[in-house]
Amino acid sequence: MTSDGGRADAPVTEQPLASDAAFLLARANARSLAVAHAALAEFDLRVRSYSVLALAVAEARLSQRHIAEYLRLDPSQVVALVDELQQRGAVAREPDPNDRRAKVVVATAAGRALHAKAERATNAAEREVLGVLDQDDQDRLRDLLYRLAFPD
Amino acid sequence: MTSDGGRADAPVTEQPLASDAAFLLARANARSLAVAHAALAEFDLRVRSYSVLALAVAEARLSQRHIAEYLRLDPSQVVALVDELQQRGAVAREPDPNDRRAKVVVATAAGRALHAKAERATNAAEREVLGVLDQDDQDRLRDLLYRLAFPD
DNA sequence: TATTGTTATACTCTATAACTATA
DNA sequence: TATAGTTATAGAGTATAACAATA
Repeated sequence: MTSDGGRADAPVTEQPLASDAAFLLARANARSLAVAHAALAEFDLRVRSYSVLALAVAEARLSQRHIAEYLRLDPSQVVALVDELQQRGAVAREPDPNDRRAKVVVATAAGRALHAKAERATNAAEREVLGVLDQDDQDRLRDLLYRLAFPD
Repeated sequence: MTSDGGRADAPVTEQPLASDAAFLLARANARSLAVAHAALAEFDLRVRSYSVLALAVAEARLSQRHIAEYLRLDPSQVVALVDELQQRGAVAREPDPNDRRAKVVVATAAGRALHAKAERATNAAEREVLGVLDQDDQDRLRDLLYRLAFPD
């Protein structure tokens, strides 16, 4: 590090931005994303495509519109992500009998197998990132983040 | 969509991905980023340029390299951000007397004034996002995020 | 008239490689 | 030989508008 100078009239400078929750959130997220991407690379998945696959594997039978809302993506982005997963044979678009405009995204057997492997990798990645916290703090963090992520 | 409406006593694991800290981190960060960008728009600042400005305003006298490490950006991205702030007269590049390769980024008087206004806006934005948590939980969250963001 | 999926477009962000000047 | 700043470029992510089919 370069010159500190040791100013007498300035209080010991705290780390700049360190009290800014938005900055800390962004920096922690950047770390989490980098580790997750590294873990998913061997499955040719990105965090976004893995997330769509995870929703398709769940029993919720979400439409693309609902997937977009849940992942905070634009509906037009979901089109491309579902296209890619469908071309790989991991998901399929099924018509929604209640609304012929909507398409429900469901996982194929191959998609479920891919997800199971990828999930193990992301879980390992998460343990690596959260490893600096003990179990209680990890649970506390998840609870706090959930309330920020789903404020309604 | 079949949802239980988020009952307080319902296990969050009923929602897909909700036990995935990386997903919650990403979703909370997306919300935080959107609110911060809206707050900074009137100053023609983005979150990234505001962050660089905040470091320039601090007394740390960081080089571009150190700014890049601190913000988890590539050094080449910092060049463009400093260029933009310098053209606006908000920061200046000063030579580091200890290393003639390095350039220290410092704020001008105009930059400090801009930062003061922008900081008030981002603080208000942060209060809006963190408002769903009481003060103790906000402090707890900041502590947990700090340990994730700076694991060393 | 409003909504779902889709296409298209533009802009921002991210990642990488190479070059220069200094160390 | 390695590092700080810079330039260039390509790919990923984000935001917006428009359109056809359907509600």
